[in-house]
Amino acid sequence: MTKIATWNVNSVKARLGNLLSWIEEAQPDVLCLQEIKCLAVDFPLLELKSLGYHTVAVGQRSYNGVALISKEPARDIVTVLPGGGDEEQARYVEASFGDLRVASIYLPNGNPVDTEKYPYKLGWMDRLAEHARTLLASEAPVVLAGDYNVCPSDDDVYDPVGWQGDALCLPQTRARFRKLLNMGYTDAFRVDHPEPHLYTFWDYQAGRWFRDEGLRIDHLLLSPQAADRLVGCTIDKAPRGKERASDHTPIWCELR
DNA sequence: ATGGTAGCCTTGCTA
Repeated sequence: MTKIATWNVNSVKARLGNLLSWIEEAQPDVLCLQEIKCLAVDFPLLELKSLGYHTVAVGQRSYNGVALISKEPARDIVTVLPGGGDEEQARYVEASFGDLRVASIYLPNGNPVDTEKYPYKLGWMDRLAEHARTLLASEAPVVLAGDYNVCPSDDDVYDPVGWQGDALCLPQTRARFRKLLNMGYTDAFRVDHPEPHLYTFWDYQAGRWFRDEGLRIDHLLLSPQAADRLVGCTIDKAPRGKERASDHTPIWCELR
């Protein structure tokens, strides 16, 4: 069994204790991180190595940053989403583990929608779709995991009306996410969890965690060859309730 | 009641 997890940690430095204790307990084979918020050279490689894990980090100062943490060393590493020219934002890393191809994705938030941030998000999603199609053609099992900053439907939002104009919920955003599904990827969580109001993110503000008012924006998309092997998909809410928690909580899938 | 919190270092910006 192979356990692939994803977690937006909102600063690996601030979250190091929580991260290490979660890894020790959950024992993922591959963990995709987002918002490490540091340069790759400042990533705590030794601490992870002491738990038996290899790391590939793609970082930048202060913002964004992604990583792949794994029991097996990563092979054939790609550190940028193709098609972005001189992209400076650290939002993508992809590598192979055994026969599996795994990507850690930090998709742009896109707010405020009346600025250049929203077209940047949509353009990034178009690049992702194009690359996802290339990966499909390889016929390898592929897991595209990360913080998509997309609520796929109103069932994934605590207040759909209040959020309808937000970059995470707009029809153009959802259409681009749906395009990934329509080309053949499976939203791993929805295979066995059709019920509404299950979340991976709760804002720090306004008591959102306490009131269970969240969003489902962290996703594992599986190519057909990966979906064939899906055993289950789980949101682990426990880390969100800890001291010094990230505003996101881990979600993982298990493949046979 | 248009707020609130967290993290970075750019004490404003991002989320």
